[in-house]
Amino acid sequence: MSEQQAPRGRAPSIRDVARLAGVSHQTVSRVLNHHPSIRPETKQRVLDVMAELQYKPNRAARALVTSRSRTIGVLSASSTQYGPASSIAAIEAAARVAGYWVSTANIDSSDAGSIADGLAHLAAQGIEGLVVIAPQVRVFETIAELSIDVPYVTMQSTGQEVGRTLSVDQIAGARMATRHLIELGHRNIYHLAGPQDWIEAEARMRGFLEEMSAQDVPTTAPILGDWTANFGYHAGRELLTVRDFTAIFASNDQMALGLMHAVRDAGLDIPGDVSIIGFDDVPEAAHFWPPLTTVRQDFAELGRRCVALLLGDRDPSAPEYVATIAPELIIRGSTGAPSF
Amino acid sequence: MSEQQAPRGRAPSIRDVARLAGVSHQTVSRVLNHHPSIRPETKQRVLDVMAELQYKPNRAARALVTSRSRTIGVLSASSTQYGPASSIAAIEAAARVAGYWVSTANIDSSDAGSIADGLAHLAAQGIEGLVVIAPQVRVFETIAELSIDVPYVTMQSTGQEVGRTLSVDQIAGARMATRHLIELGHRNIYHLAGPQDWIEAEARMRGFLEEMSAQDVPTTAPILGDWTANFGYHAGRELLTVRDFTAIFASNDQMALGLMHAVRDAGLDIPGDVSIIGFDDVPEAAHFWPPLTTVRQDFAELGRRCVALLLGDRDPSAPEYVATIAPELIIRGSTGAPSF
DNA sequence: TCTCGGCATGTGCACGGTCACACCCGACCG
DNA sequence: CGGTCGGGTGTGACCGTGCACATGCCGAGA
Repeated sequence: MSEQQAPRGRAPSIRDVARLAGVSHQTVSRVLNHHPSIRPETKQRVLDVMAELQYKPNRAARALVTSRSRTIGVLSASSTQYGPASSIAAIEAAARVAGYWVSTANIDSSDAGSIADGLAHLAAQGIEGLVVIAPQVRVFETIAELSIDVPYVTMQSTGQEVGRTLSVDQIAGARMATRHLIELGHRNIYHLAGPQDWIEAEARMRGFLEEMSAQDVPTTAPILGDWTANFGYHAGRELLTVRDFTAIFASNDQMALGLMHAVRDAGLDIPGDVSIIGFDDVPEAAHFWPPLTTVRQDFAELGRRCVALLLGDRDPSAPEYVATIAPELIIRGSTGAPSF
Repeated sequence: MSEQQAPRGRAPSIRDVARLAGVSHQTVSRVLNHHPSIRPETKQRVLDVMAELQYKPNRAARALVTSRSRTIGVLSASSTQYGPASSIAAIEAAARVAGYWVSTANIDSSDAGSIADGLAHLAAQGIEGLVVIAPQVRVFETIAELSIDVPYVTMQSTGQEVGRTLSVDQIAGARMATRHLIELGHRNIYHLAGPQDWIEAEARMRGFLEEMSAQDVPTTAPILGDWTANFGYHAGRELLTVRDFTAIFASNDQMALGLMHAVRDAGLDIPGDVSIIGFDDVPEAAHFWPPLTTVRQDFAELGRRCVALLLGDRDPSAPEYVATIAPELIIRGSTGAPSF
């Protein structure tokens, strides 16, 4: 009907809607919030006017008065990697369904200042929950320092339980991988671990060591890597100068890929001369040469559960929560019995 | 000094700061906004009180009154892939430096409803700019339909220039890849393209066809894939039943990986029997077997430039803008002269 | 000496929602 | 038949910030 409603150029507000629908602004607000006590025809009239004006609620105004931002923060290191990226995507999807927004801050995990920057950036936004996919010890210290008073979930097992943890059971996964190698008959097994300050790297290393000692297999000290294929390659070249092993358990698929590259460069056969097992099961792992035996983590499920945990209860006094998702051993062509 | 300031439980506001500093709230606001006309000692007094109270500006209130959200939206398909993920990370970093927040919506590119959902989600937030990393034609139609009136940038070349485009020059990259194969002596070259509705897939296909005809090499119809290594693998098996080619140009590295898997499964040598070239240069490509010849795109630079473009000028009437970043041919071991 | 302009600061309102409360009215109950 | 209850609706304040405007002061120029 009427064409000139709100002051030219400004988006329509609930008061504009109210005026055209012949009700008070409060009634419009009630329609917006699905208040039960509204006569159906009143509600319909308001909805019609909203559609006519293309009314859209103003998020800032709502956030201001309710002091709720409906935003979840994600602090992530290495968000370009398959695992974190999958989890972030799942978090975003789950949050959106619940009517929440997601704001991400990518940090350089090696830089302490970057952690603080990222957290401050998220905090400035008034996030209602925080997912940490950069499970380094320093992050939790920084959260405390900045007195960020928001429920948070950390993705990946910590060992030292800070806050709530939701994770694939890294230790169990690492033990599965290690046991697989031992059961194939390997006795000289190396472990190429992730960066020392990554909690999940440490958990995998722990799983490796636990299983080795449980099976009474002598252990050599793990090598600390940086998750990249490049590192795997160079570490592989280094190791092959000695060649006192028949299998390597890499802490992720990328490093496993680099290792395989180095092994083949040396003219050795996989798995004939060296068995290699990875961790994560990135989509490409099935097409590596040979196809990589690895431990699958359901990153998307992890992301979904994070959101559920964060939004499910907002009681800050709730007991600490730790949940794990079972990993799965995926046996492909890169592992086999050792040849003697 | 004083310990009881704001009503218990509420975060301190500029008025709380003002009261303790003995100034008006407006003066505090001026300090916040770096207004020039403030006496240094007044400013310092205000800053001291802010620090004392741990005052943090309320984003919602500011957004409400300025009607500026300082948020950039990113609409992304396949954000779990290396390229998009790298760009998103770079966008976030650049935006943060500029004092902006980034909100991401991941869409399922095959689902039309999902595009609208994602866009609506971003729009509901009052984004000030939009980066589209899901360069499908439908996205732009949907932007128009929802009458989202926000400057946007598209990442990847479109051919039909909608909005502003910032991209690696896909056509040039595809021509480089194709020329490389032709120069090696290949005459029977297949192209494994990306999904038909992906603008960048189409650009690469176009580059392939252009170069082939420019060099007078007869062309076979490209195969339309879905970017995944799995598809590459199955397409490769299919192609090998005929085997009337000596080289394949895959539209991304994942499909190239799948192809190599299939070729090796058939007992053929790379590049002896078949040369394979990819596109993107994911970090793992150097460690594929053989290391993959491919075309490098600087995804991070792309992300940074997107933000610069979006924030640099906010004049909606500015002329259309198209910029390209030169791709780079990375020659590794997966391509060589054909054997006859 | 008066006016004018610019600096430094204060006053009050607006932004677009939600919340607490008031109000009206009809139904039900003792 | 009066009082209570609850559904449906309206009124006004308030959230924390920025903006327009007003004010007081001081120095320069007429």
